[in-house]
Amino acid sequence: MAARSDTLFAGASALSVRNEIFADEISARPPTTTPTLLLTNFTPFRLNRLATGVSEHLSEVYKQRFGLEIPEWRVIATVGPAFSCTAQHIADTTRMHKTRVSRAIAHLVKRDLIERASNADDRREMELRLTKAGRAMYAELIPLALERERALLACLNEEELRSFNEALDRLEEFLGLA
Amino acid sequence: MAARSDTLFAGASALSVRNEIFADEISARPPTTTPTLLLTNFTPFRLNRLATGVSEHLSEVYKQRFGLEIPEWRVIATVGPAFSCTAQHIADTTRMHKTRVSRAIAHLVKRDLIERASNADDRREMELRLTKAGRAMYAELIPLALERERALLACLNEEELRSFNEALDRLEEFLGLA
DNA sequence: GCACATTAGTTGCGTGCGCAACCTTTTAAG
DNA sequence: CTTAAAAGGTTGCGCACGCAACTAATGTGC
Repeated sequence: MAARSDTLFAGASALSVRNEIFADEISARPPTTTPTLLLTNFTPFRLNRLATGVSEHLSEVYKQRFGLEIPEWRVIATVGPAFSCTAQHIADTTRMHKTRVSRAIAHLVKRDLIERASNADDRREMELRLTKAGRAMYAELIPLALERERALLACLNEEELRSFNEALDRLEEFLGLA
Repeated sequence: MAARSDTLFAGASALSVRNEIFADEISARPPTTTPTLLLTNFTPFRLNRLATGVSEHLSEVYKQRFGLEIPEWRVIATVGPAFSCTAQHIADTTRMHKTRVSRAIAHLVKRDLIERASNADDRREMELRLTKAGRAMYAELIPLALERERALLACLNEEELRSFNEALDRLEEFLGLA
């Protein structure tokens, strides 16, 4: 693989500039030239890769140590130690599909980490609440998760972090998230 | 759901500050108080949600219009119009599992968008190359994808964009990506 | 030259997920 | 009140994915 792969990388390196530069160049090129996209500089791909990497980094906490999958971790984090809430509310705030939420809840109930009680005011809804074991796990889990976030963001200084959060806000707003 | 949900949101709003502030507060609180995490302010979750949103936004181009799934789109974007490369190279640069790459390639071969030829120098490898139809799709697809990226990033000014890319670089480096 | 480890790529298997369909309860319309 | 529509939640089905095991080819040690 050595020789030819180096050639490939040399080719890629020559293109190692931001994509928006290509966009500028298009109009200056003859229309027969196909514009090129370098995936590793393409924002949607970068965000996906980064999000996956961050999730894997965080999963060392909630998965390796507590045996939770992402949907279960999100449910626990959303229900929280003091609140009672519904599956629908979790689906809304986490943007997970309601079936994914439903199955995560089922797992957590089976492990006796949360409990379900049908709401007397609206018997379609189920009130969700952490059990004692669930609150104990929460109390152990959350500080570790926050510490992971802190460690991750430590590579940005205060001003960079502020600017980064601002950018996330803007992008979320553009996409109609948040 | 109206009344109780409003109560929930009121509770959430009172907690609507960045999580790092909680981290600071912990030491100032009695140790019996459980720190709280608001998922919608938690960076790993925000990144996942943003990446998903951006992908959905982009998929209107490669999925609705060209019938490509994410892995196939990534393979086409990586192979590119001029290069020949291997499945392994695609797996490395996209960080996709090699089986995912293998299946994406199989689909694309079946649709006659890329062609496989075993490398004479190393007969384990398969040289991948876009077919004529593949190059035609590429030429149509890439400008649309770049335009989507441009539209997304238009919500940031030049300085904010520079800072945002810088932050992504740092985070990628911290996680050993890139 | 032969044995063993390593690499490129594919495939069977189990699983998690989204979709659609469904049940139950509540709300809206007439 | 009756009927239809809508909302909360669960489940069957099909599919994509990751893991582990496999084939085939190359590289390494002696």
